[in-house]
Amino acid sequence: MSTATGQVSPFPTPERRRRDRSAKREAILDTALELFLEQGYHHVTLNQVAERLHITKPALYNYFAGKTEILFACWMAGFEQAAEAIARIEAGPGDGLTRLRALIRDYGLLMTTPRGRCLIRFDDRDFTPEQRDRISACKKQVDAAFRSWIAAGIEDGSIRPCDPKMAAFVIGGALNWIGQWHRDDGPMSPQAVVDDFADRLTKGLATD
Amino acid sequence: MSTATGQVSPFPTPERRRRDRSAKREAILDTALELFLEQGYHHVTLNQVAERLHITKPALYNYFAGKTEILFACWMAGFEQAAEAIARIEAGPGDGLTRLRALIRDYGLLMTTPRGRCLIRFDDRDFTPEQRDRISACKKQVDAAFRSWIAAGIEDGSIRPCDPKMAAFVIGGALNWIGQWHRDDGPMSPQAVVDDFADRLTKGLATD
Amino acid sequence: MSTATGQVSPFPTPERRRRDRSAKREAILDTALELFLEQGYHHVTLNQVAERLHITKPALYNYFAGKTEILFACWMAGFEQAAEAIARIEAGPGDGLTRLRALIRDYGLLMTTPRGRCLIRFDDRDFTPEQRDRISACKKQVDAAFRSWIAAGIEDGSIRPCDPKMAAFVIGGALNWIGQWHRDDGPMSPQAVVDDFADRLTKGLATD
Amino acid sequence: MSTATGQVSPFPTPERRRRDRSAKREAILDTALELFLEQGYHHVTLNQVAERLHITKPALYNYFAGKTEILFACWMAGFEQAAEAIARIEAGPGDGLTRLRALIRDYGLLMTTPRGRCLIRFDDRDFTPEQRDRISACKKQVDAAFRSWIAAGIEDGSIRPCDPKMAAFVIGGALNWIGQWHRDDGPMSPQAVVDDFADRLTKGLATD
DNA sequence: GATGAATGAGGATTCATTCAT
DNA sequence: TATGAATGAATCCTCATTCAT
Repeated sequence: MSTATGQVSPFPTPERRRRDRSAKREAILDTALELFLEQGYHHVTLNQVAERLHITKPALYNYFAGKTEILFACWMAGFEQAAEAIARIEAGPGDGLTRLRALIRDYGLLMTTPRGRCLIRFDDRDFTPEQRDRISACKKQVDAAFRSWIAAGIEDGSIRPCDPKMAAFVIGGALNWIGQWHRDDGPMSPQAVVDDFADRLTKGLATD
Repeated sequence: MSTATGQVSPFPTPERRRRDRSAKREAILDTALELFLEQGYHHVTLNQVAERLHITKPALYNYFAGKTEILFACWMAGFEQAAEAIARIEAGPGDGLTRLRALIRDYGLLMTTPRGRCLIRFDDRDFTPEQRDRISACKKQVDAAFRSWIAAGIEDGSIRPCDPKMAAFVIGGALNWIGQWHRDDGPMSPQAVVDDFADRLTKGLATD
Repeated sequence: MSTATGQVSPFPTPERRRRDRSAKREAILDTALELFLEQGYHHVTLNQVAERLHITKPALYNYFAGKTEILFACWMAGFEQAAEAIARIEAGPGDGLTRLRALIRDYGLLMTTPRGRCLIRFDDRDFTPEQRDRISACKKQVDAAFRSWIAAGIEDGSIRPCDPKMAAFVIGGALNWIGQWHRDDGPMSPQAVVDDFADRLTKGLATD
Repeated sequence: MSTATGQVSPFPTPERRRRDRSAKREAILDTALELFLEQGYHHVTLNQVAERLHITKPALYNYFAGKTEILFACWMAGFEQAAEAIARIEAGPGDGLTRLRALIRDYGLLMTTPRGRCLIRFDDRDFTPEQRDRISACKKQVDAAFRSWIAAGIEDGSIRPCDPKMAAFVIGGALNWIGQWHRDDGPMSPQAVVDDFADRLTKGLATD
């Protein structure tokens, strides 16, 4: 990326072009996300997003097709993290209960981050029908992870027999709720919260 | 209100006037609430509300000062039901655990009704600062009920020692979540859901 | 108006009816006029007028056909006072200069009263075309009084030859302006102001 | 700004951009001003302003923050002319009487122009409190000019001793009134009017 | 004569989006 | 790629006015 003289070429290579572009997209996304969470989607104008980035409104359209595209991208950014956690746990070792606890911890932690909060703080009805469909499918994936590991735990004897669906609802509700009440400047660290929750939410489920 | 001939006088008494007015206010409120839950506050226009009531938009202003006033009234209507349940349980008999279970059932049931859903489906940032303050106080009341009965249960021995705050977060989260996933046309009746939840959410807490 | 027993009959005679009605009309007019001068015609709602009178908005329509009718009546109330002054001076003795000075004093005094202020503080374009026509005619009358007495003064030698029209413009402008700057709580009493003005405005005109 | 071939570049330089923008602002201002004087502020809609300019309503918001901003800008445009006249006379030679006469002429002429008329035809109560404050300060400047030159004239002997405040009221009233009665298509040219007024209004004041 | 309720018309303002440059 | 400018669509709200009672 540097010339023989050690200077950075002012002519960006196609490679760097792509990286720049991608970085800008990310910047827009994070800024928008921040504002959306702060003020609520409908109270945020694209002008605000642009201003905070020191660019102009139409420039945003070079990276996103419109306001809901940004919203959607925010949501997806959050989902990717959830999906990664699920994949990681899936790939790792452990019985049903172990995996469930791991997911509770990871998903709970996610809920204390901006990207994670998007998953439940955004209103479904602000998306286009197409986006809604995709989101719905993603949510099902997450739900399926919870349910399947509960079911697996019952199967492998680490979890007492119960209705996985209802159990998942309780756990999911408690975890999602974290995104509403947890404050970074609060008394409990995210890690402490999720450790507590992992215990508490599986206490009644574990066989031992 | 009826003449000797048994006919209702067409001249409304002041009493009836008040009742009529109140009934209309309620009708507006329920219609708005319905639409808000269906489409989301920002996607609902006052025209829609008026149309569904077969009146005109400005007529709404005879009953509410503006759009956010309606929103606020919806929220408060939901809160009143919660407050009533709390008062009823408070006035009734039972140890901490009994009361907690009763609240879980009542609050959970509320979450399956339109008015109850308002409590958690509306976005705080759509209210005026003054409204937000009042709502915040109301929310504290509900939270206090959960925490105080958990604490009372620990005191009276019906609940195992634990952190009432965290326990309340778990329970509150699970219950509020009901408002998001429960469908009236779903497989489980509201009563069945809350009975299950009352069990499930206190299983780990009960001393016996 | 009282019965033989000395009590006032609760059944108003037609005569008293008329007086009541007239009194109410006047009350509305004065209240409206007050508000119009305070806040400007377009910033005053009929609700405000009604409220200040402790009646309801539609009640106003029993006395006036609409908002502009009230405005018009206010203006006319002011004009009547001017017309009376003119008639009184016309009927009285004195040469042209004497009469001009008397008119300056009376018209100037009028400008320090609410009714008088209406004459120049209201915007012509807030009236209907018909009202505008009538007002225009009234204004001409006042203007004619000024001009004719100036002309009469030139004729009778009390005023030095000059263009009556231009002189009237100067005098009229100075007098109307009083309505804009004079405050009841200011340092000069209305009488002091108009005495000063009568002098000042005729100093250059008088022959002596 | 032009290419070697003498053609104007279609790519506006920043400089030209600024000029264009400024010119458009002026155009809006003049159009609005025209309409305000024609129909009165409250009877003019932004749509009318936009239509007369062959643009759309929201385009106006690129140049002015709102309707009252336009109103305010109109007033200020008028004031600037008055301020310039005052500064010019102040900078020039002459005793108090000479300067007073010059101001009468210039201010009187201003009153026969659209921009000048704004100074007295707009209603103070249509401005925001902040604007009102600024306008009030401006008006004081103009008033101060009249009074100070009258006082200066008394000092230097060109004007007979009198109360400068009252004299300024008379002169100001007469001049402002021009804006109400003078028509461009009337019998007297603006210049003729103000020459006459300068004479007439100082006749009683001059020492000789 | 007075009222509560309802209405119709209108107007300012906001904002996502587009386009020429 | 980025920008200034312009637009169209939409919405809340106000208010004079009317009408049944």
